[in-house]
Parts: sequence; structure tokens; C-alpha cells
Amino acid sequence: MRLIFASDQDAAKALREAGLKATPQRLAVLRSLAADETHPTAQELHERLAPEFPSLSVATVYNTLSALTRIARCIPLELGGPVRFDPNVEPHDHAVCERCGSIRDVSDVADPTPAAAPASGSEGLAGFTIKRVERIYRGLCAACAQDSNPAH
Amino acid sequence: MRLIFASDQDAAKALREAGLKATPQRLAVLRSLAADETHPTAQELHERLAPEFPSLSVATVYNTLSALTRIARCIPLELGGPVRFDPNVEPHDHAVCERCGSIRDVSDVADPTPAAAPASGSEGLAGFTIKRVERIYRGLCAACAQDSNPAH
DNA sequence: TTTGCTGCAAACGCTTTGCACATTC
DNA sequence: GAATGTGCAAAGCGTTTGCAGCAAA
Repeated sequence: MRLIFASDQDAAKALREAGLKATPQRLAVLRSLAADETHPTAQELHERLAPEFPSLSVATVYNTLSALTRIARCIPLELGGPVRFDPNVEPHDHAVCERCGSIRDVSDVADPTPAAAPASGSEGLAGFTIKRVERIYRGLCAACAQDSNPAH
Repeated sequence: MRLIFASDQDAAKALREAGLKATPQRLAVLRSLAADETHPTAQELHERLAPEFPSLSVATVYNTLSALTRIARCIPLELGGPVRFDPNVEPHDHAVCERCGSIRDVSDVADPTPAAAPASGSEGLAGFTIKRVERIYRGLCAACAQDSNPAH
């Protein structure tokens, strides 16, 4: 399920149904994140919204993002560097560029083991309660692979 | 390949062969990390070595760990929270406790697709150069699953 | 003797906190 | 009107940096 609403009214309704107040700041973050394929950081969202909401504070962006995480409307990606946020709540994998840190969604069509029944033969999971499984491809994105420029 | 040496002499030799100087600090970090199944952070290693090396600085621990990473003698685990270091360089998976942050190695015996040929049907990887694939099990470790104590 | 490493302290970037005020329901 | 959310500034934590001195090869 992608975080997309036909209108701010729908978004506001969704927030209220989850027991959250529908403030202009939250609607703005929601709108900006929903439209975003790049898995922005809290800071990036803040910068992006600054022109429209000059008084929006970083703390509020962090607050909003953790509220959205709590009600399962986005997923925090903790894969190194600052936390990035993914509006795509469907199970899927990620490709992380080791050079620029960008993250791309990867649909896990090649994965024969659904997340529901993973690693049933694996050692080391005794007693561990699995909530979700994540696959990460580490390497270089197309842009960074070409660009051999050592300006790291 | 686990990071284990019969003696400090062997470890020193390995460092020199990789073009690194074998300083007492590095040998200490190496020795401490090799013996560790808990994937310590840089800070934890520093604390652990403090009694024996009161003058050892955090910067040196970070330096050493990135040198060891560069010569492929350990792997940094960036899975949320502070970076942890794994002396086990063989391909394997990790189980991460969402409550206490502990990481456990999981041998990937149940994974039918070796890291060499992953996701050949997946969308979203066009142009991406895969260097390694990682699987993460997120959930609760045995201790945290039992302990429903809300002292988070 | 040269090169590289160490220790220190300061700075950094991301994130969280505490609190007075404003807003939503 | 009660509960919640906001903005601000300061502090937190993990990590990196710059540089003078020191040690390994």
C-alpha cells in the first residue's frame, strides 16, 4: 500500500481515524512524503517544506514521521547514515548505494520464500521472534558506477 | 573466515602483509573483536580495552576498525543505531532485536539463492551494481520477547 | 629516517528533549 | 475545555577531523 490520498481531506480523515490530529504540518509532511520516490530523510523533508511552511520545525517533522511510522503509514529505513522514510508499506527490498547513500525500491519478485516463512532451517534463530524480513542489495547506483570521479 | 589468530605474532604478520603497521593498539582491538560474538560498537570496544590501555583513544578505535574493514577483516553492520562490527567475514545473515538492538548471526542455510546470483528477475535493479546481498530478520530476541517490562 | 599512527580536543551531523504556547477536536 | 501538537533552543550521542608528537619499519 502506497501512501497516496486523493486529497488532503482524505489524508486528514485517515489521520483522525488513527487517533491523530490533522494539523497543517502533518498534512504537508504526508503530502510531500507520499509524492517521493527517493526515500527522503527528515532533514530533506524539512528543507523541502521550508518555502511553504517557514515556521515548520525539524522536531515537528521528526514527530510526524514517528507518528506515521506508529500508524504504519511509512517505514523507517535504517540502513546506514541518516534514517530515510519509505511511503511504500508493501513488503519489498532495497538497493543501497555505498557511495551516495541513495536507496531504490526493489520488488522482490525473485524471492521464492515469502516473508511469512523464512529461514525455517537456519541456525541462530532459536528463540528469536521474527516480525519482518528485509533484503538489502549493497553496491553502486547507476550514476555512481559511471562516475569514477574520486570526489568522495 | 573468522577473524582468529593463533597469536599476536600471526595477527601482526597479517596486518603487515596488508600494508598496515602492527601497533599495540591495533593488536588489542583485533584480539578483542576476534573473541567477540556480540558485534560490539566502537565505543564498547573502547570501554572494554580501557583497563588494559588507559591511553587508547576512541579515534584510534574508529581508525583501526575502518582499517580492518578496508582490508576485509571485519564487516561494519549498519542496521540502525550505532555501527556494530562483525569479525565473521563469511556471507551470513543477521537477526536484529528491535528492542535492545542486539544482533545475532544467522547462517543462511535456508537461502536457496547464493549471493552470486540474486534477484535476477527483480525490477528496480537496472544499472545497479550489486556487491553483496544481506538479509535482516527484525524482531525480538529471546530475552526481550520474555521480558514484557515496558522499561524501554 | 621516513612514513604512518596515536591521542587529544573540538566540531560535526542527526536526533531527542523540555517547556511555554497554540491549535484541534 | 481538555488533550494534543507545535516551535524553539539546548543537549544528546555516535562519529569525524586537524594537528602536534610518537613509534614502527
